[in-house]
Amino acid sequence: MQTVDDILKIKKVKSTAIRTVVLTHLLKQEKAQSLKDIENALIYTDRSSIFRTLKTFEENKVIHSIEDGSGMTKYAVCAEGCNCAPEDLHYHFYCTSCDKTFCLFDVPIPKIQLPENFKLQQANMVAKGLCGHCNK
Amino acid sequence: MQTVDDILKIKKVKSTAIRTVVLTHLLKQEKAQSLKDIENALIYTDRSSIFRTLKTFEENKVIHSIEDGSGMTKYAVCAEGCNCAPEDLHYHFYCTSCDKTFCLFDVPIPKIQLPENFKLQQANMVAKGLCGHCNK
DNA sequence: CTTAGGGTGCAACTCGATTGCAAAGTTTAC
DNA sequence: GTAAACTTTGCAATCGAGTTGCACCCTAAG
Ligand SMILES: [Mn+2]
Ligand SMILES: [Mn+2]
Ligand SMILES: [Zn+2]
Ligand SMILES: [Zn+2]
Repeated sequence: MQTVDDILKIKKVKSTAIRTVVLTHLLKQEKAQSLKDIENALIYTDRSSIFRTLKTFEENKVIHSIEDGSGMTKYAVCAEGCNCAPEDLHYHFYCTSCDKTFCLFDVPIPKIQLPENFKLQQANMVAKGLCGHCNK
Repeated sequence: MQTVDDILKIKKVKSTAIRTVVLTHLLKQEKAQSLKDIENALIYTDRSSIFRTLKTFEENKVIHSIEDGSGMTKYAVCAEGCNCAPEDLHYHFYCTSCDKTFCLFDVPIPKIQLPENFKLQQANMVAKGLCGHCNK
């Protein structure tokens, strides 16, 4: 199991107090977190610092972002070995009832037949509906 | 070929001047349009009226919206017969170079293996990269 | 110790989205 | 036909997530 500092080291991101606490928080979550989620959880940490931390993490592929249509970008820690290349991508699921967004790490994205000459670089794939808890 | 009024009638949306002009505009586009795109194209029409028109269209499945991660929601006319049900969905493509978003109407979404008890209702699937024009 | 450069906190700002409200237009009931 | 009832539109104001400027802080290098 990788520790927070292992991850930062592998991804070549300097370890700081805020980065450690943000990544520690993200690693504990079962659902992807918005900036506001993190802000609410880490009440003594400034929003813009968290924001810049998330940008740094995303640039360095520590985390990936998900646009789930809720109006707030969500973030989740990348799987070990993920390089955010097309073959590393996975689907996400947004529950329209409880507003949670999950990474479906086990559901890779199939080869999409793009039009002639198009080049795939990234993807934001979000299935929406009811999660197991809300679909009763 | 369906006319604008045919479409509105089928989708049970009352025809008005603004609705007609917005839908006519959308039907002419090869790329999905943002509120601002439409506002710029229809310079004498108020933004909030266009906004409400888009909401009405979306509620009534005249159009569908796409969150492409550009920060602006894009809209495109639904294909004939589309009911915006999971089986009617398709992938989208966002060009990171020219900022255009396309509906890949010919690329249906495969059956996604969701976790136990999850229920699929909608989806926002966006592949990103370079379009045929920018990938040179 | 001194300095340089990145990291952090705070406040201000941007901009797409959304809403309140009154005026204008349309439909319905009589 | 007319008036009330309802819907749509225009305008201005507001919201809120995201972003930025700047001064201060901290740490690593010399
Ligand atoms: Mn994910
Ligand atoms: Mn589409
Ligand atoms: Zn749920
Ligand atoms: Zn392009």
